[in-house]
Amino acid sequence: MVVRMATMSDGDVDAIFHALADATRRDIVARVIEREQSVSSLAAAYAMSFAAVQKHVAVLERASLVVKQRRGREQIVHADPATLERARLLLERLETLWRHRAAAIDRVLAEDPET
Amino acid sequence: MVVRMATMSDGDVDAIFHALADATRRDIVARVIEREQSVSSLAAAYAMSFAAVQKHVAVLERASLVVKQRRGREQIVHADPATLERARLLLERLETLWRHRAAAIDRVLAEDPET
DNA sequence: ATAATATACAACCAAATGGTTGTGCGAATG
DNA sequence: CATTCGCACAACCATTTGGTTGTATATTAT
Repeated sequence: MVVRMATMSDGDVDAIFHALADATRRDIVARVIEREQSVSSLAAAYAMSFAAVQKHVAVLERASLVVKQRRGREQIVHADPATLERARLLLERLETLWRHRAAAIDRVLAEDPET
Repeated sequence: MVVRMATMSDGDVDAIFHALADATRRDIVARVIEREQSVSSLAAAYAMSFAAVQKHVAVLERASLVVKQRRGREQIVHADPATLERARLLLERLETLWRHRAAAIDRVLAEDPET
C-alpha cells in the first residue's frame, strides 16, 4: 500500500514541534506508544489536575501525535507514529542539507590547495 | 575522536523543540546551514523588524541550534548540527519504542491464534 | 432511580511569546 | 571627529500557554 504524504503546512509543523516542546507531553506520547490508555489513567501518573492532563492530550491531538477513540465512557488515547516520523524526516532533511554543505566545502578545499 | 553526548535535561529538550516550533526560526536554521551569515543579513530576509529577528536568533541560540561569533561589528550566526541530531535521535527513540511494541503485539497474535 | 465515573468545557490567572519602538554603544567609514 | 552600521536591550502590548477550579453531560454500577 502506498501512502501519499500530504504536504505539511507550516502550521502543522509548528503544532508538532510545539506539542513536543513539553516534558509532560513527550512522556504522554511515550506512555501511549507503549500502551494505549484512557485520559484518566494518564492523568493518574502526573502531579497535576485531570483538566491539565486533558489539555496536554488536546495539544497532542491537534498536532496529530495522538488520536482519541471513545470506548464506553472512556476516551482511549493512541499514538500516531506517522506524525512522529514526519517530524523526524524534517530534522533529517536539515541534517542532509548540512552534510551537502560540508561536502561542498570539502570539495572547494581539495580543489586548489595552497595556490 | 569520541564525543560523549552530555545527558540532556528536560529543559534542554523543551528549548530545542520550542525553537523549532516556529516557521521563521526553522527557516533561519536552514539558511545558516547553507551559509553562515550576520544577523542583519538574516533580518533582511523577513518582513519583520530587526529586533524581532534578533529575538528569534536568541531563541535558537538558547537551544544551541545556532552559535553566534563576533566578526568585526557583525555577529555571524552558525548552525550547530549536533543539536539537530540530538532532536532527531529523540524522535527515533520514540519510533523505536513503537516498533518494539508493534513487534510484541505481532508475537502475541502469532502465538495462540483463535484459541 | 441514584450514585459514581470519565470526560468536556468555561472562566479565571500568572507567566511566557512574538511582535513593536526607542535608546545606547562599540566598530568601521568618511 | 562625526557619522553610519550592526547589534543589544529595555519597555510596552496583545495573544497564547499552562495551570487552576467549577459546572455540565454521558455512561456504567448499585
